[in-house]
Amino acid sequence: MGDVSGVGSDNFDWNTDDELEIEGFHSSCLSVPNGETIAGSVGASSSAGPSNTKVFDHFISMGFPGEMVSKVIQEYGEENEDKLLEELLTYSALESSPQQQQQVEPDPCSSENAGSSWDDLSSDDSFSDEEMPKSVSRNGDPLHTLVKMGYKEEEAVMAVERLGPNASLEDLVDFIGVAQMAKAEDALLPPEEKPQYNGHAKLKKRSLYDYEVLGKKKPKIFEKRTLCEEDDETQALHLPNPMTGFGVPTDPNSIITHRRIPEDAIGPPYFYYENVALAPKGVWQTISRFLYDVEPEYVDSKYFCAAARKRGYIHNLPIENRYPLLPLPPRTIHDAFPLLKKWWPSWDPRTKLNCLQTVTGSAKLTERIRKAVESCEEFEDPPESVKKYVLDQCRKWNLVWVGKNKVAPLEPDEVETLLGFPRNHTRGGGISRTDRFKSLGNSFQVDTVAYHLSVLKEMYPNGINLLSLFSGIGGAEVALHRLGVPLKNVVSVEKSEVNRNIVRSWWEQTNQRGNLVDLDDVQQLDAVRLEQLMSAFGGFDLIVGGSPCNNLAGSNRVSRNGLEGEHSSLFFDYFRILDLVKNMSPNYR
DNA sequence: CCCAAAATGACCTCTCGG
DNA sequence: CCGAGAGGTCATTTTGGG
Repeated sequence: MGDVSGVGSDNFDWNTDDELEIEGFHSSCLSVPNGETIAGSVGASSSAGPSNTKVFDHFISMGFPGEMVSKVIQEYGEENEDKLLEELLTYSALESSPQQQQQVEPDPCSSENAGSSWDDLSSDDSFSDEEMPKSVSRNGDPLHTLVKMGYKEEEAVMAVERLGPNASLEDLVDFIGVAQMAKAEDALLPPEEKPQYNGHAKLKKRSLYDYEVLGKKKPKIFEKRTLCEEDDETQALHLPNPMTGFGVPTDPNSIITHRRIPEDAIGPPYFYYENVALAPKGVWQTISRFLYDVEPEYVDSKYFCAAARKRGYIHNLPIENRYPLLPLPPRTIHDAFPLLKKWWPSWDPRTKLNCLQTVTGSAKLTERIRKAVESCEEFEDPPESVKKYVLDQCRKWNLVWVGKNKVAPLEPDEVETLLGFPRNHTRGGGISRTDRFKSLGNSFQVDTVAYHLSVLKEMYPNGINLLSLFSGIGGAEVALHRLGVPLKNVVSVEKSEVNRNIVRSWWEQTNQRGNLVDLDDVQQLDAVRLEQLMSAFGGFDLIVGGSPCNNLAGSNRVSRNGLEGEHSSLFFDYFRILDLVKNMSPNYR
């Protein structure tokens, strides 16, 4: 969820000049904020030993700092390139976030080498927000300051252009960190996969995991993950059918009450992440890897309401004793829209709607279909060809029969109801019809999400503090409210102003007693800001987010370039913020 | 009445999984 | 082989403020 229309408008493209950037990456450091480390990387190269040079150079050419690379090689050996990649990625992700968390917990997978932890590294070359000289960021030209800190000029320029000249140094550094992470993924493409502009060879990108799983043999040595983990990985390549996740209330046989969560993932704080289930290959594996290796729960909302909505959810919530919102919503088109039954032809067998999308069918299409059906009224049933045309269009645009020979797209009110929102939730405040469809199409299905979140009610009878990223029209907030979980403090981050207004107005309509803080941009949410919020509220109990899917969604044939795409890379902000909160949480309990 | 901004509609012809 | 898909781009029409 979350409107990202603003993101594209400011001329920043994560993928601009990819091939040039990758080349330019050779001698630079990935996320080294000061000059010393750049110099130091040369020494690290030689200390890594002559036998390592090939592997070492390989990673250096991807832009990882030399010191980090040699450290990882020491720890895991050089033959296990995939593992090294993973560790480097993970570490540079941590690195790009401020090191509040000196106590980066030793990865259980690498426990044997506990002696050489990351600590010395992080204290060397990480520039935590606390250490950041405030005076510099206030006085000096931020561009100059960033370059002085060791960032590449084009990175600094990009960050300043994107965030504006008045952005704080912290925000700029955060931004560059995320941009680097997105780029690091790109750099991981095997050389022959690198995009080339030879005529029609249009950017065919593959994600990190694609490369790991399909491009190379699985590492055998130093693979400390359990057999169970391997099973997860092969299973995760196939979406479950039926898509009922750990169970849906309408089918008691589907319910599973036990699962194993990796130790790193165990809450509190609890997190709940959502995105489209049918993302390009490997995307969910990458997301899962970042989110502490938690296995996704794939659920189709057609088991909750009358419209399909195939989504993957990664969360660390308990799955015992879930309960649904009551009353259970109607689960067929006829139950949801009883008045339409009289117009429904016998040859239209649909009982469920397809996914409710952000765009809707046109009036012209309604006309064409009406004429097509009318023209063969002399028959009892239209000919097969006409039926097929009409049904194809109806399925494609989610049309319903609203009159004699007349189909029409759903109205925003009807979409609201299907998704479990109160009537007129998105109405008013000057929002246009088009924008209502857009906001609703990007939203959660409330009943589905509420079923998953229902376990919180017993755990937090006095209410929760919620951090809601990419909130959109507040699906999570509505779900918790309908469950009767009191909302103490809610921090909601949403790009679109109309969506923020919708949530704000809902907040007032429902007489909430807590505080609602709304922020414009996830980039604003750095360690300092989080620290302020968490100390004011006493930490967060739940972090919810569904990051933009524009570059993952199947119907996007133009820029479906996976997680590293312009919009969808905001996933890394979800991870960045979640990881910060997780690491800061022990201070607030 | 003019003009900018917003809305609309036609076209795009993808990848994935069953 | 078929169908589903929180989409993008462009030209054109409509809306709304002065």
